[in-house]
Amino acid sequence: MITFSEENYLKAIYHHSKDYPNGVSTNAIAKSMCTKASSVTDMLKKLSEKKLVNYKKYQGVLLTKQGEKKAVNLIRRHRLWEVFLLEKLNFTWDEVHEVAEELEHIKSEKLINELDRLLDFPKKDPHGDPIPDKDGNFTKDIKVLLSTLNEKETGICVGVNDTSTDFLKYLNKQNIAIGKHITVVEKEVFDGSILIKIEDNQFYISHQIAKNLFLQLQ
Amino acid sequence: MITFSEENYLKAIYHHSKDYPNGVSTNAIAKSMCTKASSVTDMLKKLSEKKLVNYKKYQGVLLTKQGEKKAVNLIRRHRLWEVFLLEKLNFTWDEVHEVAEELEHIKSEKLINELDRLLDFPKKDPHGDPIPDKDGNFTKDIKVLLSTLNEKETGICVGVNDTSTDFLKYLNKQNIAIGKHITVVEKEVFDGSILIKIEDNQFYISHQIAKNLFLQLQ
DNA sequence: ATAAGTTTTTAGTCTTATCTAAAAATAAAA
DNA sequence: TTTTATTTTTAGATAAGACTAAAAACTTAT
Repeated sequence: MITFSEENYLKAIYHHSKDYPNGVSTNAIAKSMCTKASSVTDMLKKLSEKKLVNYKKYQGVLLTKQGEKKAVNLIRRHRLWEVFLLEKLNFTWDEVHEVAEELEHIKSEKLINELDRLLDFPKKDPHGDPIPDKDGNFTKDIKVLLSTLNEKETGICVGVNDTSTDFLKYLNKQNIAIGKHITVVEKEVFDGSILIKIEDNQFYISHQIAKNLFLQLQ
Repeated sequence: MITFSEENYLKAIYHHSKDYPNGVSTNAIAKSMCTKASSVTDMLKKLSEKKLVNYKKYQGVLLTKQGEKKAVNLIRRHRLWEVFLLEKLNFTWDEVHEVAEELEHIKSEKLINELDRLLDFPKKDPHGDPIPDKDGNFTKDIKVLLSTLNEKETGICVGVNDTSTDFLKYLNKQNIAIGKHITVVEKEVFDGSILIKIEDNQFYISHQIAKNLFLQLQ
């Protein structure tokens, strides 16, 4: 069983390791976590025993495969909760982080995967950071659902989620096709419908449609 | 600042005090929390210092006004999360409790009040237990939103949530008024619209309307 | 009313996660 | 290459929450 505190250390090490790929210093961790170097040393020993980090005295620390997996999953949870708070609970950009910091520690696979579904499998959090999927993969080719785009964003249509003939017929009729540039002009909060622009035509599509169109972000 | 553990004790005492209004015994608490009597004694001293319980050695314990307020709020959080897990995240009846047990400790007023709104201010949790409102009142007179009724249920219109003139005008036009009996004939899953019956007239109203009409259940 | 049984509390220990202060190791400067 | 400065680790302490074992207080039964 992993504790809240251990999870927080893993997350901090993960973030620092981008800048210090040869080993994250004790002080760097202490500073970012508002704690003392001696506390960090204690925790590194514990995490090392649990095989979540590779740690040699005075040499800095890096995550093991196992540790990284846990860190990435934690980031997934954090970012999904942020999207949830913003989109479903009317939180503002600056309010999300603090609460997500608590929610991310709730331990339930199902909880987080269902949350992912509820939010239409978002690929980015409110700050534009990518959200890893359940296997820990960050989709670098940013194929996202049209429904997850914000106002003013544009993407190229690259695929559909629903492949029923009814849906494809509808797309034909509306002149929506692979390769077309689609811009989100306005999102209707009331029913989730979206005003989109394709080649100088503007029209509304329902949330249902937007949930089934994949775009590649520009 | 109140800890997870303290909150759990408050909850346990609250539940026991229904059966033992003159004082809850140390052993009863220990048993229901799967802990030892000595641990309970320790905690009762701490809670007593914080003025959350009235505790005299060997005499049993009861919540103070302040302690009860916290306990009721905790129950509110627990039950709202249960509704959320069941209705929005496809959890089953038996899965909700364990995860709600963790979620209930997340500290954010806004989080829980927005969750309440997202769920249309439910008055009962999945087990039929009442959900206290944000002021700690269990509505014994079950004033519920029309949107929360199930098919075949009937209620008397007792109020509105939205008081805009546009909304009230609409109600007039549709012959919806305080005192009228309203029966839910059918609920449309697709868009949340509801087929209702008032004095032999049947017609559809949108989810938006149903979310703003209070009924007293029959 | 006193002995036996039960419940509750105290006293002392353990673990987790912190901290301070001092010692050891590494890095930088003269 | 020494000396100085910085970083990191150790040693020892503290607080929260839990435990065991023993003492103290209440309850029952004789």
